[in-house]
This record gives sequence, C-alpha cells and structure tokens, in this order.
Amino acid sequence: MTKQQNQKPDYEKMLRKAGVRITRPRRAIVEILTHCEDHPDALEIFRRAAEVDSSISLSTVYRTMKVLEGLGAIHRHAFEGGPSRFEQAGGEHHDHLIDLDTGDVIEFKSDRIEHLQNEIAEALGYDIVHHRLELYGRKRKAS
Amino acid sequence: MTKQQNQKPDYEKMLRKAGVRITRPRRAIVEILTHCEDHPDALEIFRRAAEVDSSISLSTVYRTMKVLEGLGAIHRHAFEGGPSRFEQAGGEHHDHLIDLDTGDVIEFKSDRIEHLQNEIAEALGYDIVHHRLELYGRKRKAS
DNA sequence: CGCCAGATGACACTCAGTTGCAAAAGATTG
DNA sequence: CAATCTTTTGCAACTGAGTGTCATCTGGCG
Repeated sequence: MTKQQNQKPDYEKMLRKAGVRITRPRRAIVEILTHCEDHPDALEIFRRAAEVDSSISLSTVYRTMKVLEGLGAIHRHAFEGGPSRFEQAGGEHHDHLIDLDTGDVIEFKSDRIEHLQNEIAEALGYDIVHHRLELYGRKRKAS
Repeated sequence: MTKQQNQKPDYEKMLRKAGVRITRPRRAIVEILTHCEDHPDALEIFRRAAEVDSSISLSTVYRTMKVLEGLGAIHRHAFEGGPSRFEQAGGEHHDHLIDLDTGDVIEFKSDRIEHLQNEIAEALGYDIVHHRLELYGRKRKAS
C-alpha cells in the first residue's frame, strides 16, 4: 500500500518475473536494499535483516545476494581485501572512491575515463566485458 | 656468480637493509620472482619453489610475500575473485587487462587516465593513496 | 485446503590466508 | 670456529568469507 515503486528497481516484480519465489526472508532483504544508502556487506545486511526477523540466516543472505546479482538487480563490489559489498543496480554506471579511514564509498563517474578504457582495450584487441576502477584515498586536510 | 643484478630490484640488498635475514627459503622465493615474467599467486610460487627446495612451506611463501610487499619490493593484485597474484615492483606503474578466458594479464599504462583520476579525487577533496584499474575482457575475434 | 518444487536454517565444508609454537638456522661476537 | 641470541621456519590449528548438503518448511498454484 506504500507508494514508492518507480524510482528504485522493483525487486518483487523482478523476482516474480524470473520465476523466483517471494519468501519472507527475501522480502526482508530486498526491503533493506531498497532503503539503503550505503554499500553494506552480507554480514551487515544480515544484521539489519535480523532486526526485522531474527530467524533469517546468514546463508540465506548470501544465497539471496547471489540470486539478485544473477538477475542484475544488484552489483557486487570486492574492495581492497574486504568482503563483498553490495549496492542496488538501476542507477547510472559509476566507479568508486573508498575512504581508507572510514571505509565510506563515494561514487563518481567519468565518461572520459570510460572512453579511454575502450580505446585501450580496442588497441590491445580486446572487448571489455566489465571493468573495475577504484580510488583509495584520504580526505585532504585543510590545515 | 651470475651477472644479472642491475635491471630488476636487488632483493637481497633490500632485505639486508631492512634488517631482515636472508634465509634459504627467502632466497629461493626471491630468485623465482626475479626471473618470472607472469603474475603468479602464492600457491604457484610455492610450486615453483618446491622444485628447487621441497622443504619450503606454503606459510613461508605467504609470510615472505607479506615482507616483500611491506618493503615495496612487490605488488599484490587481487583480481576478480581469485587469490592474490604478485609481480615485482620497480617497473613503471601500469594497470591490468585480464583475459577472462585464459587468466592472462596484460599490462597497460595511460597517463591520461591517471591524470583524470587525480582530477576527480581533487574535486572530491581527497588525496589518492593508490588506485586499482582493471579491465576484464575477451580477445576480439576477427570472424 | 492440499500439494510439491523451490527455499530455508543449520551445519559441515572449502579456500585463501594467518597464527602459535617448538625446533632450526641466520647473524654477530669472542 | 663455537656460543649465543634472535629471527625464521615448518607444521598444524585456526580464521573469515562464502558454498554445499540435506532434512524440513512454505509459497503459490490448483
């Protein structure tokens, strides 16, 4: 009965369409993803889900993330030695700057870089399937 | 009594300088790194080391890679879901294109991309500590 | 409401890497 | 060259992230 279903990907519809059942755990996880502003890892999603329904298991979180990833509903990012972190798909493509002190993730986008990447792959005789561009840095302090 | 010691980083000197002991296992590992043309992972280095001295343990390989990484003598790359792969430092900075079919790694370099990265970080108020740019692709088939 | 393929929770397992520890082996000194 | 004092090693036990197995449960269709 809520009225938000046009901005973010409609996970329920996607799941149904893919012939995947909409179960209580999946509903909870998808709900979390929909409203989340950051890039949580599986354990964090599990914690948030447990607040709503403590019977949800971590395995189910992992499995669900796999399903959603397979449907293209979320993106998985494996930053610098940490566990995979997720974000809902659907927005524009972007890359990430990771704050080394806080773990915060800042999204950015550069058509020029994308373009140069294609040129490079072209020159090497390759077709890019996907790419990964991550900047790791610290806030510049104005002392 | 061999005569190559000017091209590649002189690991023995680096180790000694850092007050790290030059042991038989370390000598073997460093020897492998010096002559290797690819981007092996720890297990592969272990295998190659075992051919020379079968008493070397995998833990020692892991430990040694950590030490060398700490000294800045090698670079560690964590590509797409695989184990860490290593390459000797000392050459010019470059990024990587990974062949999804073979796992081969092709090195490339783009000053323009580097420059754009700095601009972006600058604009976001960050100093880049390091970055990761990986292209994943397949050989373009001329059908 | 009843059915049953698909999903779940619990738990064993894998894989990459790390750690604790007693034994071994570098380096440094006499 | 031997004594000594650390550092390093090999081994095996452990960790963390994620996967696989399987008996049980359940969503959604008739």
